[in-house]
Amino acid sequence: MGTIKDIAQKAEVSISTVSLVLNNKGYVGEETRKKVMQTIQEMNYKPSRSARKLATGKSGNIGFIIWEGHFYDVEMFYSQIFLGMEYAARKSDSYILLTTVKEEFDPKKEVPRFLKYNDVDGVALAGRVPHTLVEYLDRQRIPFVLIDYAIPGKNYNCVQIDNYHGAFSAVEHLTQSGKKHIGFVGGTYFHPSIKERYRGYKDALEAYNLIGNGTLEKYTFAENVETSPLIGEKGIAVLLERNPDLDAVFCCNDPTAMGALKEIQKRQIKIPDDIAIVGFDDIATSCFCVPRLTTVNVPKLSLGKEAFNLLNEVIEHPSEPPQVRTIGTYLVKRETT
Amino acid sequence: MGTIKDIAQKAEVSISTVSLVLNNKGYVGEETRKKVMQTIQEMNYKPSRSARKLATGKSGNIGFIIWEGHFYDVEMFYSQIFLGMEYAARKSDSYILLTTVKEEFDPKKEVPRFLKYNDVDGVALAGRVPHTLVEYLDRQRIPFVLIDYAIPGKNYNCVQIDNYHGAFSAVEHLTQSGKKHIGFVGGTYFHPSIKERYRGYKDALEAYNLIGNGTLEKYTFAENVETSPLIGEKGIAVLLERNPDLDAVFCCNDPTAMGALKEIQKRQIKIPDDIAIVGFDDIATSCFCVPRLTTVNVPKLSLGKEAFNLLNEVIEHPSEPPQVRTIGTYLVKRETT
DNA sequence: ATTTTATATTAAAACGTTTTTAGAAATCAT
DNA sequence: ATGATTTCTAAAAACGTTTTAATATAAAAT
Repeated sequence: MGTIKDIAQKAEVSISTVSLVLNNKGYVGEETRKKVMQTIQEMNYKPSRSARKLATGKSGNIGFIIWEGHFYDVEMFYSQIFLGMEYAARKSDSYILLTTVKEEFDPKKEVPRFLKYNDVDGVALAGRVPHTLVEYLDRQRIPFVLIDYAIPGKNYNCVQIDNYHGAFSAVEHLTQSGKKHIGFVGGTYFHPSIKERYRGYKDALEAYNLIGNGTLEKYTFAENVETSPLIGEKGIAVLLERNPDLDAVFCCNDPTAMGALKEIQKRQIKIPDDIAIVGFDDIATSCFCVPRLTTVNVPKLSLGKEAFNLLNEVIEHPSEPPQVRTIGTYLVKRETT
Repeated sequence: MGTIKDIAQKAEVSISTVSLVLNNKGYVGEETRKKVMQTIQEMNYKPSRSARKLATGKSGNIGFIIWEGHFYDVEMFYSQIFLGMEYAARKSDSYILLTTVKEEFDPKKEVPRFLKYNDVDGVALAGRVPHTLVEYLDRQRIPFVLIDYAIPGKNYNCVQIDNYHGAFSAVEHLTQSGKKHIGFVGGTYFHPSIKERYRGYKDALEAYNLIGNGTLEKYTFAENVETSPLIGEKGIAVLLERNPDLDAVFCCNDPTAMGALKEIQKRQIKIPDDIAIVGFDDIATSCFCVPRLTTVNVPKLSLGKEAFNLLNEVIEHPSEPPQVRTIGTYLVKRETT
């Protein structure tokens, strides 16, 4: 492969000059620069990462952490976000180290090894993630960004989905197909994203005059556990019990919607004529189920890309005030509405 | 954090001694070793990865490559294999760099950056992967292992699933519930794993005397495209057309089985009474569909773990003859049989 | 008692960069 | 012409390890 020394010799300049060319720094004569560049090309020289990292003190890696459960889920959601980051990283010279943490994260017991050994310059956290982990990062002054999550009362760098407008447009769409009794099925109700989706749901109902007094509660089902098809099944069952006139349901995400779909089918209720369903996330499975799910698309790749950009800014300027960036969503109409 | 120098000073030994203790090499007196260890503990010292890598010449990273399509699929299959590797890697000091390649891989155009910059000691390739990529790795003498894939006529290090026995037991199970006319739906028929599954299917039919002359072809459907729910839908349609007496179908993997399931449901045919279905892989979705899919479980985490171990052996001893390791499978009986 | 071998420790070289410092040459202002 | 900048290049220090070679002591073998 050759080292920087070989290049310097062949191009008849000093090592320093080659380094300057390599990094676009300092003053280098146009002619010298060209000669060096050409030599680099010719000898197919690639600077050694380890050497470079040793000299600069940066690791050149960034960590990507998700809750372990999300890896076992039906959801490709977080994998897609990761992929978005990976795409962005390809243009830079950093690598992304993916790992998982358990729900009950305890920094005294076990921390991801790239944190322990200081092998990342920053970390992206996707989705619901242990607060103890976030606090740990904060305490250790390790730059980080949250993706599709926020911690109530805290002001951290994060990339958000436009949950509110997504939910609003979903419910709006239901009203426009004539639905009047629209339920909401949620989970983990302390999750900020779900809260926002609920707010969008509520405001849409209000905007279309579908709220009497006290009816909102009757049409809402939420349990404080991780969202899953099971919650969807249970939710729709409860809502149907409470409201025989239910004619549509907005589920807080696709797995929940899948569960609802299953339960509704089991009861031989017609979709979407008797009950329409709309989900949120647009995960891959949602267009393979029968009937195909109407849902709010979340541009997962963009989410990852934006997170990568933000994280790099945070790494560069650690003392800037926290930023919140919001990624838009759009409704994908399929067969359940 | 402190460097090896600080440790040496505090422990009143030389840098070399600390290094020897760190790596369990050479001769170090018991007492000295203890003192050094204790100092390391006290100062919470972690050796710098970059420095270490620079000195040893190894990157300490291993690459994990899958075809891009597998990332967009419904399948969590390859993510799980990755996770298995990541778990294994946690016990060592290496990181796993995950990336994707396009189907038409051309080393002259674009190679994964960790290959280009020599940042990995070896590579794991999961699933169907461009042959041009494998040849590239072979040519560049980069240690690699294939996971759940093989290239016909070539003898590479790989970790395989026991496709044959998995398929055999699946079909055996169908016969045991009284099925006599068992179809096969496949895809990408040059894929070695699917070939093996087909062989298991065929041998099981033979073992249970379900093959007349020429009937095997009638009960087989395969198209040379990536397996997907669509293939399943199409396959079952064709098989039903050809064989009105069809009473069971073995699909070459779960996504295919999902498609078949959908199509069968659409035609109002009773599952499993009229037609039973069994898939292969046991991906997460297969126990969330309605009815829940009977399938052959593939221990994906073990697959990843074994690949990690094998790859490390290959990295250590690059000139050993290629090994094939096989991971067992087992049938998971659910509601489609 | 002497040589050999095993054990224990260290100084110094090597790994391949970046960065700092210094000095020379060219350009500019006076 | 002189001094002050600006532009260009290089030598050398630094980054934090591993590894090699050298030295010293203790134990074993002759």
